[in-house]
Amino acid sequence: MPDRRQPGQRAGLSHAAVLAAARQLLAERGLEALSMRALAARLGVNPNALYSHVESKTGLLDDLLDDTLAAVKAPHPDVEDPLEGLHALMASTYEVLLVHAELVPAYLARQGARGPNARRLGEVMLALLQRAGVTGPDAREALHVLIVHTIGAAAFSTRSPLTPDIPARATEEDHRAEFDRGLQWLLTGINAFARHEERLPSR
Amino acid sequence: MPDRRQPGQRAGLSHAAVLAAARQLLAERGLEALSMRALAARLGVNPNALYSHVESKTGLLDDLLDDTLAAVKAPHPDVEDPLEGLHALMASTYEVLLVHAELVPAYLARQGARGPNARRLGEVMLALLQRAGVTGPDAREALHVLIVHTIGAAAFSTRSPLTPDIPARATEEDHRAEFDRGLQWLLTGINAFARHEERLPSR
DNA sequence: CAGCTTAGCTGTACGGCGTACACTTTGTCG
DNA sequence: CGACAAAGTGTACGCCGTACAGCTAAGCTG
Repeated sequence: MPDRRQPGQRAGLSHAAVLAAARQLLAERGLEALSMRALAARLGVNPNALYSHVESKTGLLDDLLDDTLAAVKAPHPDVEDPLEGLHALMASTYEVLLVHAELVPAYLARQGARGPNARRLGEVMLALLQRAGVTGPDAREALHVLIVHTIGAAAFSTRSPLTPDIPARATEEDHRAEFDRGLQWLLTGINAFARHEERLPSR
Repeated sequence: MPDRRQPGQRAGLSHAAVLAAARQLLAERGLEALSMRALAARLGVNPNALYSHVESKTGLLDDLLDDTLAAVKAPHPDVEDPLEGLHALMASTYEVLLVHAELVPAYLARQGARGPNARRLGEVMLALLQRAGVTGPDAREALHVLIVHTIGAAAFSTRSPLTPDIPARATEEDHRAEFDRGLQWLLTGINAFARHEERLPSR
């Protein structure tokens, strides 16, 4: 350790640098291995030094989570077919989640992200649903259901080989197909109800 | 502490007793407070004493999880309407999960239970799906999708009031309605596809 | 440019966690 | 009755997140 620092000497950290290192550690050794201490060690710094750049471990995770969603490709709210747009949006989210598979358990634990990126995606979804004829409380319901399905499917897809279960392992392609099929089911059902209620304003 | 024990003196524990105490602790103080040490303290015993009755904390959680599912009311596989049966089964699961809300995060973390009760429910679901015209790989897909929806919805329903979000808090009834609506969407979609493919054996 | 403030570190420590190891006592069974 | 397994105690290890105090380099102010 040639670069042992003395109290007061800086290491040149930053919020972004910490996030980047965390993502790297996460990719290499998984969520369980992401501890403040391990992260600090990787950055050549004392554990508590991280707290100058991050509020807490939870905060770090939140930032990481929302940051990841920046990669989701959201269609313009005015695409021709809103249902197709929704499909594309959820599919893109699913793909992004798979790329950062180690984070999915964290999404589950805090039941989705809450940062600006998540909000942005939520708004696009709501707009698309609106245009598909899903309005009012139904829209929020559909929103939640779609999110649950997407994150849940990602979680199933990234199941670790802990359980040998049955020798027949499902491939990534199988999981993608399963997600997509479920998404189609949902959108079909949502659409069916929306069109049904158009003619039945009873409730 | 009048009942201080000496090495070798028994405390009368058992697997069931440990599970029961764990459930109690869970109900009173939540998942985070469920530590082996707290559990041991409640039982008036040293932490490691628990390991005579439980393989590990993970094992304890697994047992707890599957145990909970014993309360789910599964319809007989030969009910008149299989779709209605599925609806009832998932709804009962949802209710059970809500009663043991503190466990839901644990379900998420390990992506469902894997014990005998879970298996039993899975088999009933598969049978019902079969009878509804969903067969082969589609059946497993539908199974997973339904489970993901149910556990995911339960997770959303038990969200802690950490995020003030918007002052308008959703009631338990709202959540139940949301779950049910999503379930209907799913079943509608699943059914629509099943009937469609009956006439289109193309793929 | 001198001085003050403050942010970014180090060092250390606290209270928690799951669980492994060695040992003692108790109940059981041949 | 004697051997033995099972169920405890006591202790300890190596983690964890994070609080607190001190130091010092960087940045701002006059």
